[in-house]
Amino acid sequence: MISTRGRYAIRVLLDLAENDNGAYIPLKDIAERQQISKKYLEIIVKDMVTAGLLIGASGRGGGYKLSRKPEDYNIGEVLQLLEGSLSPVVCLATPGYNCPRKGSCKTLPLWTEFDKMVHDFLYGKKLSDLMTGAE
Amino acid sequence: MISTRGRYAIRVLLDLAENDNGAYIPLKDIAERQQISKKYLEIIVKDMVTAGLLIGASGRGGGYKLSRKPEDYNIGEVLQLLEGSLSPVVCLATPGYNCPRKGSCKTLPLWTEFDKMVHDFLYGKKLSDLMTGAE
DNA sequence: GCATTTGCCTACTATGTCAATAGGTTTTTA
DNA sequence: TAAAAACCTATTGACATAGTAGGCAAATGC
Repeated sequence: MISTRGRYAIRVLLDLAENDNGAYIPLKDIAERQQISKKYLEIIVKDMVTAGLLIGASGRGGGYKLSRKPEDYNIGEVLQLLEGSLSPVVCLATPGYNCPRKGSCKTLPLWTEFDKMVHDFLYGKKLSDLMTGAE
Repeated sequence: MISTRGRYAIRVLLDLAENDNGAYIPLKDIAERQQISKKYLEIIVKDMVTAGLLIGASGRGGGYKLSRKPEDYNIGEVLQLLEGSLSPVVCLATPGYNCPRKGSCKTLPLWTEFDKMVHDFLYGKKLSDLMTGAE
């Protein structure tokens, strides 16, 4: 289940993309437009800056802006960053995990196939794909 | 993320399918073979009996058996039962939820498409599909 | 018929994550 | 130099997960 962290992150990107005027956009404005707590968004946006998805600028006139063009963001990387993992089960989500049942597990192929499908779908979706539409 | 409840349920079904000899199989045996706490499995198996996925029999000589043939179980219904929902986001997972953003939400089409893909995949997988293979 | 084996039932608990909230500090520029 | 903004640390309430614990009920083999 995708949590608010990942979903809010996508909405922040969409908001920045749609209100792009070249200048930095204050988080306050985004929070008001999206009806999300600004304090909570700070946590999310911080991770996005660290990962290079956004550029932040402090001080008066500061705010956030996209670091790339909308078509160069894919939804998978955003969710992966905010959610930690996109894998459906622990054994695939935890990198160093060496499951004792690995060799004989009859359900592993199912999860592996499922994982690949989810991964391919989300990494194939671009931010710009969400912008086409009304308004 | 699929929890142990759903994953264990599938392993119980697989175990019953592979050790089927016509008689009821005690949960103790399943727990030992699968290396899962019998007490915890009781909780999971109870829901499966209530839903009609399994038939339980009390007393000496009792245990559990499948209520259908392996090819008549699909993975989606099992996970849906144990996990409560397969939908990736709250607005789709909660039946009566009427999201105030519904009309204007730019991310809803994404989640709807994602939801359908996951649903179709899991409901298309049969228990018997997991049985074909080594051993 | 009675002890044993089995499922069935209720309650409890430790741990962790989610979704925020709270309050302050630093940076920048108008 | 004061206002506006990002940035940082800590805390909290609610809830879900993954079990544990102990006893009750039912059915059968002897």
